[in-house]
Amino acid sequence: MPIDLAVALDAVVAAVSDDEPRVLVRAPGGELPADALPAGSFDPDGDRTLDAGLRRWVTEQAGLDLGHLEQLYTFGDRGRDARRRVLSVAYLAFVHERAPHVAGVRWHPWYRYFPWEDWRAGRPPIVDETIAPAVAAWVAAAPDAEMTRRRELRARRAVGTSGKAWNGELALERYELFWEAGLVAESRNPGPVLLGERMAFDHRRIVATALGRIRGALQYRPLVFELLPPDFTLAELQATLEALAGRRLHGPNLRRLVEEAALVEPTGAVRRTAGRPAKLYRFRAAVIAERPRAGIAFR
Amino acid sequence: MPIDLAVALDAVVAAVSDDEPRVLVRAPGGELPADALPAGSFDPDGDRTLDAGLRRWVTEQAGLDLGHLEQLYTFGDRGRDARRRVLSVAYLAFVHERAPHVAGVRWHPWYRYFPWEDWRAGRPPIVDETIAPAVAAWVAAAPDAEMTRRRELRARRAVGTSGKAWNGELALERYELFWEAGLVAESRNPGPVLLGERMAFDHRRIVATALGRIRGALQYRPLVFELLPPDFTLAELQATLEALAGRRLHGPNLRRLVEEAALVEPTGAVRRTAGRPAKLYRFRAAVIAERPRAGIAFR
DNA sequence: GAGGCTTTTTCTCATAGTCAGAAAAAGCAC
DNA sequence: GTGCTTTTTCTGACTATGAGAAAAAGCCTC
Repeated sequence: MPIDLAVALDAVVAAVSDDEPRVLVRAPGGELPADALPAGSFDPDGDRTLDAGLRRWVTEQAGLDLGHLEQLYTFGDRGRDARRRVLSVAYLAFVHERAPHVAGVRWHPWYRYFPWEDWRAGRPPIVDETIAPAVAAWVAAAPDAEMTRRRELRARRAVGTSGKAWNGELALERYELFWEAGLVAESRNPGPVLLGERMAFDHRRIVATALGRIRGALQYRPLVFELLPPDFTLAELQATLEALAGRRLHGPNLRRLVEEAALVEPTGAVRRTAGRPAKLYRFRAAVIAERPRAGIAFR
Repeated sequence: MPIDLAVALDAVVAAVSDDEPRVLVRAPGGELPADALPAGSFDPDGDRTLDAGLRRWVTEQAGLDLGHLEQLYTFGDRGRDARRRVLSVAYLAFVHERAPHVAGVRWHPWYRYFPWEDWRAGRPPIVDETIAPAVAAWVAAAPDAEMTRRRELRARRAVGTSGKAWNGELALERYELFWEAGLVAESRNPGPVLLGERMAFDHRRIVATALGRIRGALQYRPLVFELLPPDFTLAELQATLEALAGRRLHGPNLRRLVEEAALVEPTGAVRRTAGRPAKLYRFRAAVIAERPRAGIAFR
């Protein structure tokens, strides 16, 4: 029974370089749409699994062999693609280091898409200057009392109307709220105030899903190590975690956490720095078998 | 571009009654395959979203209106269905109370499918009597040293070769290991020892995915309350959590946890029991807005 | 209505884990 | 050697967790 429906595989490929998380996007100029994720259609005859199909497309479009890969979500709402009904199975992949540049794709810092998600230098000005009033206006514009109440609850949860209650894992909820409020270029009826850089289709929503998922998963799975080189210093580990979490962590406590959890082991070598030389560590892969919840439960 | 691929929507609908978690499955006798999840194909013309399509099918096949619904995973491996290539987007749904019986479906206790997952009455005998030797044989049967090492690690993680290291959230890893080891009827080459009741297609794998997901999510999301009636005693809450987690919890500590987290509030009423009457509580929905991680982090 | 039974509820306490800051250590540059 | 930078170790207050004991509040029987 042939059906008029396309099944696509979309890839969010993440890396951290220069303390900046980056995502692989297609560059302008090619035949395929720019500011879009690497993607292609699922081939039911050729691809034995969904994973395999995705790897094939990423290799083809970005010349990259992916390491760790996990399914993110399947998107199927009507209106995702103006041309026809598309079901997209999105995957999240990590690559160890910044891969060499390949024509047609580029590594784009993902906080360009989500400037409100990076709190490493303190509360981003955009939150108070732009987001807070715009969200308040959206709440106020609710058609009835029930809707006002629902919008208020969502706003409080997503952007923490009350002070410091900002939770990094809610990246998707925030993006979806902004989308509904007409605060992003991809909105159905975008307003005059537009936050962050836009992407093609609903790909920014997919990346927001990935961001929230990563931040949650860091707590209980050793994901960071997929993004670090085999040998690293604890300061590098900290910087990478901070880049992903979008906020500062306390070095001494992080050190205690990873050492007591036996997530890493010293290689014996050191690396020179501008100050005291740093010991090099490697990930202890055995923890995956030892303890099912082997993450870095920073708070 | 029509493609020769079916897109199905599969529902894992869960409820807890008589302290037993149950899943909705199709009964024998109808036109559709028995021991299968409620499912149907996605209609790209009619269904505005994937959720909507799934709700439509569940209403049609089980006469149920679903409450809370979340996407579980998308399955697409070749060989899932002998007839043709099927992509299944699986959803997880909870219903408040055991709904009335409807022809064509039944509520089946899910530990019939996974007898090794219920540790409420202590370590299930099947673990030591059947699973341990069978898994050891599977490890020993590895073709080379590298494979032996990998199987050992997986076995240690999934079924805890060393004593008490059994983790409820790894239900999927366990089922997949058993599948590969030929220990379930659905295996490609099933052996003489078969664990639990079988289901149609790969639906037992889907339910195992749901079980693992639920157990993980309980820790940081207020999911249990979707399965409880609006008013409940803390003993009922405990029994429901125990049914899902598959193990006993410590009552006084659980009480402290939910009260200090302000997850519940007393209704003022009490219910008589065989002993001291129990206060009735209701879920405080406001916590969802207040605290992004509002689960019951029992350990 | 006293005593015993059952179940809920409160209390206690030792132990472990977390948060934040101070201070020490180890190199480099001058 | 002195000052600077960065890593690393240490400290102490505070909070959370795990496990058990004990109290409370009803019912039932006699």
